[in-house]
Amino acid sequence: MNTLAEENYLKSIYHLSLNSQSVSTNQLAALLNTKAASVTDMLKKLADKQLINYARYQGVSLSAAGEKIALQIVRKHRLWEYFLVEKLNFKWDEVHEMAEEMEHISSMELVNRLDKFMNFPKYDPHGDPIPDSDGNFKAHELKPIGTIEVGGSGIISGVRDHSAGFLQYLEKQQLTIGKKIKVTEINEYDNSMILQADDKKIHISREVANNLLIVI
Amino acid sequence: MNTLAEENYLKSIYHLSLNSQSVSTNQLAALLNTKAASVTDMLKKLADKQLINYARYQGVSLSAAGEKIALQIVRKHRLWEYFLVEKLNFKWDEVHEMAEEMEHISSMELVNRLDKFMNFPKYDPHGDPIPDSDGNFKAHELKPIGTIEVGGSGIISGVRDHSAGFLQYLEKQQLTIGKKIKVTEINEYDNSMILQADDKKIHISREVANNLLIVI
DNA sequence: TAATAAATTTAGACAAGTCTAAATTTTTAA
DNA sequence: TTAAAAATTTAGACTTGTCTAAATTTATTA
Repeated sequence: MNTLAEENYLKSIYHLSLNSQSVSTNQLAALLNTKAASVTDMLKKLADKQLINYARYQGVSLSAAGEKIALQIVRKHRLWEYFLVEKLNFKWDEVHEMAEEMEHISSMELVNRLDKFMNFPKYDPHGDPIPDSDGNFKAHELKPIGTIEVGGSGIISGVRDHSAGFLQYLEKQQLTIGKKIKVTEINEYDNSMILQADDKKIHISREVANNLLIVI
Repeated sequence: MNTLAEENYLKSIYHLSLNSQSVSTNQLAALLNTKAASVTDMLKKLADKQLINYARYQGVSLSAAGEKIALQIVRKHRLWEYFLVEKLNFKWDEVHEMAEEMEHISSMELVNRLDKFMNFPKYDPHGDPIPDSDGNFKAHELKPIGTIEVGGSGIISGVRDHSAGFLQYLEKQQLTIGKKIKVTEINEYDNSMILQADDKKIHISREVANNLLIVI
């Protein structure tokens, strides 16, 4: 088995790999809130274990074995988040830290039974896809609302920023997963947008528009 | 907050304190599967933190602060065991190791909501009492079946040995929590006992009788 | 109650994971 | 295309929790 630290590194490499081919030491240091030197040390260890592809100064990517482990951790994280929201009635901005601990509970049998208990959910409370026990999942075809033109519409299906602050803001504006919205106006000056949702008009900044994802 | 190792020491001291006033270094080393020297090191650390009462060579006991923490860990362990058995359909002999990990999830709010979700259970799947959020609990008045005389009866309400092997044996004999039994015969030679349970006669050894607890 | 045994602690070492400071490599840009 | 900047790695140190071996204290018993 792998240590807590190793699991967190694999997970972080996985997340960063979604945006770029190869992940840098500094990117990892920033995400893991540690120093580049510490990252280098751990990368050597993970390379020895053949969980990553790593060459000095050249960045890092997950090996097949490493990705498999990372996907299991992501699966556990998202299933526990779903549990916390759907069964224990936490809000979507409250569950990340707890799931961060729970994702390291090792039993596969436990996570599979949890999955079944909740009827095999496909997406977590933030709209992120939940890998199945083989690590497979289907992501939504997501676009930031900011890329939509006036008249375009879609269903809110994910967020790019997972911070509690952003999630609380969305909740307050009633911009939550599943809501149908339509872009009715774009302000030329600051690129802010006005959305139609149910019978309300909601004004959002460009920054919010870039971090709120919809399926068309 | 306390480290994983510290939590495990506090929990172990708590469990050993139930049988004896003061806990010895060797007892802890045996229970924690470590060496006496390691235990001494940790006891110094816990004493510095005022979580235990410790004087060299004199054994150790929990301080009020230490007991409070230990009870929270026990609470979490037992609530998660209950969850695993009642919600995820694990057997009572399968849940200990998982709960051993889950008991370290830190959020109090989480454990309190879990408690509510399951309707505030008072006993875990092995009959052990679950402390409430203040650390209070009421234990059953338990007696080993081995202390009962012929003609005596009671309800199976706990076990002294929590090992999977013992639990599996009991399951097979249908000697599970809640079952009403009566002692119908005691064999003079080996002190084994014959119990009446439902319409069956069940023959158990003295060893089993000493580890199976009933409420009269 | 003295000497032997058992229990416990101390001393010194080690692995994991982290850090700072210095050295090296890569990238950027003049 | 080379000098400066940025990124990364190495070297050496520190903390936590553990270990073995030796020393010390307590308990046992002859």
